[in-house]
Amino acid sequence: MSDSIAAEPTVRERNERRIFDAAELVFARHGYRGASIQAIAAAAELPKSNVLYYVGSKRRLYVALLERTMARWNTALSDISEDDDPATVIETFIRSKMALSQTHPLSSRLFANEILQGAPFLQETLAGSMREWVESRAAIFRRWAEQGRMDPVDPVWLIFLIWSATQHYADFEAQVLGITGQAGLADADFAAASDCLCQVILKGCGLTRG
Amino acid sequence: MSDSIAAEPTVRERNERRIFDAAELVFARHGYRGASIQAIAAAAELPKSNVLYYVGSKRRLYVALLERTMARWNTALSDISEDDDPATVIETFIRSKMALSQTHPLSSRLFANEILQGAPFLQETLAGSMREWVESRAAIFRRWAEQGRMDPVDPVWLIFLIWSATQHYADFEAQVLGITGQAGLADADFAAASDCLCQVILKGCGLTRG
DNA sequence: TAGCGACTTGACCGATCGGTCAGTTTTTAC
DNA sequence: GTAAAAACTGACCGATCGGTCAAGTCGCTA
Repeated sequence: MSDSIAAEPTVRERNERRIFDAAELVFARHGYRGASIQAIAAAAELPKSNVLYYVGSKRRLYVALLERTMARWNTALSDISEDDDPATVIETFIRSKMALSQTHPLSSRLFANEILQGAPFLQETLAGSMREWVESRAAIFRRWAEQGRMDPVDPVWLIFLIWSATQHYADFEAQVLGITGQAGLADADFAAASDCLCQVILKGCGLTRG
Repeated sequence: MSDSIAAEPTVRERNERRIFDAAELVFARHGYRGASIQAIAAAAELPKSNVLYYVGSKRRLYVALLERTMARWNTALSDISEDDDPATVIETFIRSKMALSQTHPLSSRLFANEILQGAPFLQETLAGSMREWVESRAAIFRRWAEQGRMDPVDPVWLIFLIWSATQHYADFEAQVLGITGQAGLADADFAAASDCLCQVILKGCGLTRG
């Protein structure tokens, strides 16, 4: 580890990553209270004491995980401008959110669990940066509607519609699998679901592709 | 209790109801593992031993609650026929599902928690009666599309879209409140959200209100 | 009044919870 | 080579977990 200017991961980085991934698995399934450090340690294949040595406490681990999730989502969601094409923006929004459900389902379920508990750790985030994010998008949607470039659809509820419909395939995967009789969701399933969502929502907003 | 042909609730009925309602509150928030009998007993204002006297075990209480929820949903969802008007059927579907989110949000969150955990107790229900319910609806939707009475939209994913969008206002209430800056969702909010959903989804399926 | 069944509850059980700590091993720096 | 720093872990702590049990209380009928 001499040439560690910016090279291979250190011991700490490697173990923290293992713990984070294991914790995301357990927290996403059982929620904050239902998850135990022992279960996380078992999933990470480390002694419980070692987990606590790295993360300090259950609370700190949970908060760090939430922050990692919010950071991931922030970087994945592109910015938009009033000059953009509404259909392109909304389609990109749907497809990138659906891609997050496919690539990071555990993050989505972790977030869902936090909200179900009443968002005890994310309340200020919701009322702060997340609210600003929604408001800035909503303002643009509203202007598009005023200019006749799309139907007058309440922009906030439209965003909720897109959020819920795309997160459904991560959060309610067990339900989707049980009802469709599949063992897992393939790339083709996500692509078809995305196509269907784009078809209905774009047309429902008075938009046509391209 | 002499004239108990069908009269006032017995002691058992009264206490079981208190326990069920308290348990739904705790399970909906913290999930199966995260909920404790002690917390349920506190919410029901009964000693822990008394709760266990009535319900037997945590597992039995949880299963009974899930069954109560599924029964409620079954009775609330109306049946449909191929001869019905597509727009009316889908609008009724959206509005009745949204009404459930408004009147029974805890049931919705309880179900959401169960699915997030991988549906350990509801797997056979999902692959059984729920799958049949979806398939029968989907078949009618498909025939409507073949007859040109609505756009060819994948019916299963359309049902998922309606489910997720309506349940969002129960399951993610904390997020909705944080972003809209409100303290609670009023009747007007549910009405406006329902209108918005009907507007987008009906038009998105090539339907106009009759 | 005696007895019976339904109801109530505090005390208690072993297991597990989140977390601490002392002590050891391993790695790093000089 | 040696000492300091980092990594690691088993033993242990008080609290809480789901659940049991015996000793009640209470209203009813015989």
